[in-house]
Amino acid sequence: MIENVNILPNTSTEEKIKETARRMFTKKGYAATKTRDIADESGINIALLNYYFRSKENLYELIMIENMQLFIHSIIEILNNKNTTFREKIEILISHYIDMLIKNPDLPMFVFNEINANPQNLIEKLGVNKQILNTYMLQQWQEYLNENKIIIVNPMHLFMNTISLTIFPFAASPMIKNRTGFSTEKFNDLMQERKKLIPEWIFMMIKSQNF
Amino acid sequence: MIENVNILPNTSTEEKIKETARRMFTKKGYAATKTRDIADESGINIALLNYYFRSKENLYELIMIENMQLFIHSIIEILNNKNTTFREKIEILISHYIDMLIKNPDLPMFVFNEINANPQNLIEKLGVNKQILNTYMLQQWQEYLNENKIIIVNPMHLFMNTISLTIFPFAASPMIKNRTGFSTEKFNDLMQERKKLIPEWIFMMIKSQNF
DNA sequence: AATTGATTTAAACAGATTTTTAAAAAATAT
DNA sequence: ATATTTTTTAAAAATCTGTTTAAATCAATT
Repeated sequence: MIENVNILPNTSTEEKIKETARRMFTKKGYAATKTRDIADESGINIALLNYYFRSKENLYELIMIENMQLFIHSIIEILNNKNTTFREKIEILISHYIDMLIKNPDLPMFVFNEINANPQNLIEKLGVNKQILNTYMLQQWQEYLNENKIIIVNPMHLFMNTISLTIFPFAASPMIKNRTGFSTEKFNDLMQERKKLIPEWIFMMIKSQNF
Repeated sequence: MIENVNILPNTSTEEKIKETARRMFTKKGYAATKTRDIADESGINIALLNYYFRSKENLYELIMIENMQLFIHSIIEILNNKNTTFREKIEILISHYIDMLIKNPDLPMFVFNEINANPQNLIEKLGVNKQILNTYMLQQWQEYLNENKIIIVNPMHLFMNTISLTIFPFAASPMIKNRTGFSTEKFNDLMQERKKLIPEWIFMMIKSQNF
């Protein structure tokens, strides 16, 4: 009986707790989320949280790792795809992130809070750190620069700009919505528009060579 | 005697507690900051926190409001200055924010966490909400568009881009430092460079009319 | 129907955390 | 110097929070 409990994803108590915990931890962080609140929101007895997950910390780590993996999921494959150009990769990456963030708008704040709290501890344990440095995309980047006779003094700005333009609006969405009165739908439409716009802006920057 | 307690800023017990609280609340948030830790770090008895500030929540609200005001401080004056052009205002705003964020690098995460937690509650109480909509800068913006025959379909993107490019790198700084090995000094140099770069990028975007 | 094991519950526990109290110490005023 | 007020302290009280316990319920198996 114990064997097949986790074979199919069910709407079991265990799953209910985990989903509520994911929502609350992601939204409010570890310290502000109380085990009693998770239990209340899932409609289960407090003891069941410890019965299924042993401890609050255990449950949090589970969610945390899943959130982190969601955040960096499938980047490596995109970066190493031999069938897409440099520009296409940028476009695909941005589009991929915008889709993911529309589905998980609280993820940016969670991830950056977590990185802030754990300077490098767990980021390195996720094992993506050094993989990124040797991707096919980096090769294409060099080729792109050579072909177009572009000299970039500090590519760090480009990297920052890309993630800033893509991710930051989601972190700031409560402020933006509050200031403009936009609904979530209208905000998401705006983000959809950015799939096209951000790559155009980024390549404008590259060509301007302002670094 | 009660009267002049707050007249001159002293290194009194009250001030010590407040400064430690500011640092810890800003870095770790309300729930993760324990009154004992504040007391220990300030080298004072725990009871003194309640003696001077009545409660943890009270103390937090004090810090929170000051942080929020720091974040939006002097914007209005910049926006309404009749002696600067539209472009100069953008440059001054960005330069102002970068200077402020180099001094207070934890502010972005604090502010956005707070806005996330309190959807609109206190943001409106700060009283800056509607002032911004009727600034001299907005007039200049319209004139700028007319003079240069520019039609911007969605100026929201421009607003988002400006704050994204300026503020986001600070929120992401632990990640950036971890991934690049940059020291705080090197990171700050990068931010200083952006004072010139961001306005150039923004005006490139405006002129491209890609909206 | 009885047995077994898994799940759930209410209650209590233990430790952490915030707040209060009452007395001592220090500073200030008379 | 004495009295008064302010500040500080140690201890306790009150509350909150994560975890455990032991019994009850449920589901499946024999």
